[in-house]
Amino acid sequence: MSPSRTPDPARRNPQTTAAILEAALAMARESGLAKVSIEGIAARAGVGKRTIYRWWPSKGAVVLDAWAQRLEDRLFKHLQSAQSDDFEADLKQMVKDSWLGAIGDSRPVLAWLIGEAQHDPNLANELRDRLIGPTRDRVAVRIRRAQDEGQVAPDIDPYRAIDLIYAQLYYRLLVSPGPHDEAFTESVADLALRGLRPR
Amino acid sequence: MSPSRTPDPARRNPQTTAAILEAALAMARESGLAKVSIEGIAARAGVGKRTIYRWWPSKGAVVLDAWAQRLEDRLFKHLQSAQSDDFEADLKQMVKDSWLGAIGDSRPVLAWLIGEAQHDPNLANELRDRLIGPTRDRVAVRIRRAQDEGQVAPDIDPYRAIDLIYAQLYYRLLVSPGPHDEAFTESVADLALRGLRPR
Amino acid sequence: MSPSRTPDPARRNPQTTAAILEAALAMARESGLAKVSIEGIAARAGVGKRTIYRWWPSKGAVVLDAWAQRLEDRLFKHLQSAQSDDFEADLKQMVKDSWLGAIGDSRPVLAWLIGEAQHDPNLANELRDRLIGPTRDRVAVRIRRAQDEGQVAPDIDPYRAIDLIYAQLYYRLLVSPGPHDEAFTESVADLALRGLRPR
Amino acid sequence: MSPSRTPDPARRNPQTTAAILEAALAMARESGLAKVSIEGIAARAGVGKRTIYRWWPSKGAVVLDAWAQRLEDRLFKHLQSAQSDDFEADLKQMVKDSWLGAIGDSRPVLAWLIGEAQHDPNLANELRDRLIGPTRDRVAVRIRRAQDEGQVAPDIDPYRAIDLIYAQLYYRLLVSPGPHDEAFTESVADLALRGLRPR
DNA sequence: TGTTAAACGAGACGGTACGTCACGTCTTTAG
DNA sequence: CTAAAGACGTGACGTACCGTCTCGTTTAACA
Repeated sequence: MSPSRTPDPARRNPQTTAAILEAALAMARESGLAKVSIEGIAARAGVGKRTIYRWWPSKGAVVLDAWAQRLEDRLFKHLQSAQSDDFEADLKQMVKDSWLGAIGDSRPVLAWLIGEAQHDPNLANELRDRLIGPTRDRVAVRIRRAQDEGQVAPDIDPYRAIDLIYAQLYYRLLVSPGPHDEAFTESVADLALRGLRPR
Repeated sequence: MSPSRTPDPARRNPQTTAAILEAALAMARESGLAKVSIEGIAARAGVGKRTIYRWWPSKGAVVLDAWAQRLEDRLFKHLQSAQSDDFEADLKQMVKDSWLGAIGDSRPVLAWLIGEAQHDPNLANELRDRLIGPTRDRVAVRIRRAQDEGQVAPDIDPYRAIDLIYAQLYYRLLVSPGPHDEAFTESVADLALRGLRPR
Repeated sequence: MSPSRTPDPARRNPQTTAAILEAALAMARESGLAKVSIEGIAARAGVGKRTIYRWWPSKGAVVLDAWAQRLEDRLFKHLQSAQSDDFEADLKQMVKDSWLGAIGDSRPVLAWLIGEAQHDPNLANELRDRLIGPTRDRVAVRIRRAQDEGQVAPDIDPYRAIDLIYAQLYYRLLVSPGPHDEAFTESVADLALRGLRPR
Repeated sequence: MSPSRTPDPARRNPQTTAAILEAALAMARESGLAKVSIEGIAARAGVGKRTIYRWWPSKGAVVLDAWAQRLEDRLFKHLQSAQSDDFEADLKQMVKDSWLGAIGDSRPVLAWLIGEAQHDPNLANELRDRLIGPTRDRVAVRIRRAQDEGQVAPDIDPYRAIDLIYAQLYYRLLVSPGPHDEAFTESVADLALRGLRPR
């Protein structure tokens, strides 16, 4: 009977971890995400492949981990800082800050991760748990306040409202390309707000 | 100077083509899309790999070709059959017929293709040219009529209106999962219409 | 019943034939013999592959044909011109003229052809019929005369005598490398003559 | 700077090595040498192709390795066992034992390897280093002794004497076919000895 | 504080699929 | 009917990574 199959996080070498994440991000930036491979990361980080497989289930997970680590703080800070009494202004700021600010130039990373997630359910879950879900939850809080304050129709499910907003961003990212600039984020919020306001 | 490196479509063997497309679809259905490989398709179709590479640039292109061929007619017929005077009814029918009807059970194929397209710009273009673009164009025609008839606000770009509608579907498919049923397509149209109607 | 399986040599296009042979030789010289391919020859000669297969059984046969055509006259003329009364002088001249003169710089072609012949019995036969055999026969004539004139021991099979001589050349070409110069051909003849002279 | 691209022989798996060599020999025997392929060997040995490429540069090298391993001991033992005082007897025994005994039925393997070596300089070197050279060196020792004892003319380079002998064997193998039997090896030695004896 | 179990680097290994090459057969088109 | 052009089925090539599996060698927890 093997005493333990799962590795012991307490003994994990933080330098190794950092080297792996850094290598993953660097290679993604330099060679394009399609060329990221576990072998490449291991070689670049000066690390055995085994060590990567010990802590991550797939290369997508490594990239997600590396990318999310850099992103999370900024992303969630932005989302929480929009706390004025003007929902329209707050919404526009949240969309702009998260999509153009926090994510910004690394939209291709997000696109690639979602692409990978289409054939990797684990990665899909991880992605939702770490980024998509928390983002939605934070925005939902603000929407519910707006409903309380009468700025959004009370009969709308806040998460459906978020669908309406964020879907436009992801759709442009993944399906039907177009510029991702301030005019676009404004338009996204405007169009959504037309439908969300109480009649 | 070589006179021509590109193969001559006139000499293409239609039986071979059909066998390849059929094999690609069958394998996608049976083994799951992640297991589709050029080698597998070639073996199953009784065809040389070279023959596949001669006519398609990637396995995604083969699957797209196979799938689109079966889909196109039904999809576009559905979109054009919604021609009543009630825009809301037409919209709901178009969404339902295309998303639940024509695409239906093969939504995973679409998700996988879009996933692939995130690291294959060629495939992304092909996908837009064959499916996404034509669909949008057809819906745009109906929206413009609705604007003429006063059922949709005239200051809205029809393509942004389409974004608003279809984005919700793709978002649920690719990013934030949930059921794809009639209640959902109804809700998609309802929510979009709230914002599209003239004030 | 097919009226004829073998093509009719009378209808053979001499220009096409010449172009093929020339292309084969040119490619052998330029890219090295290992890179000669039927496809390459066809492309370079501006000829369909079918046409090559119609007239030659293998690429080795094409190269042999091309090379032998250029070689034959010179080779056999040299061998017949040694007709003095001094067998030693004649032998040395025959060896020198054939091995260094006629074959000369194209020894690698010969080596490659014999290499091919090790896995292509057809080519082996062709090679013997066109080059090896005729050469041996011509030298045998001169040896028999030397036996009649008492310059070679009468109990030696002329063809074994030829083995003794030519084997040294081919051995150095194929098995145990060394310079192919006049000193070598002299030494080959000297060493052989030691054993051939009457005791 | 990559510290080392060459694999570490210490980590080589001897079972795998043995399986590969055995498979190579077995396939050569069963299907004929022309049909030996790296893919075939890998499949038969239950081994990844990469593993073969890691340790051998070409299929010729694998076959040579497999064949030489089985051959070496017998071959060199035979050559060293001829140590009587009668050079003629020793020579005849060495030729017979090595050519008919040790090599024996696997002469086609040797022919094929030399054929391959004509377009593979690496293989040519390996072949010389492992088989041809050592054989020549061992025979040279005996010839030098014969010169000391006055049985061979002292002015003859021992290696040229070996040329004279072995060339006849290889010539018949590679160029001008004929039986390989005891009568032939006797004749080879006799003919060579005629020229080697002191006058 | 020395023992010992683990994490670690290195990379060999059995595999799968890649994309390319050349083979030899075949079909189509032009003269 | 020959020949050019080249599509086709076939099969091997050599490469890239995959994920698993030893190997020593640190290294840190605990005995």
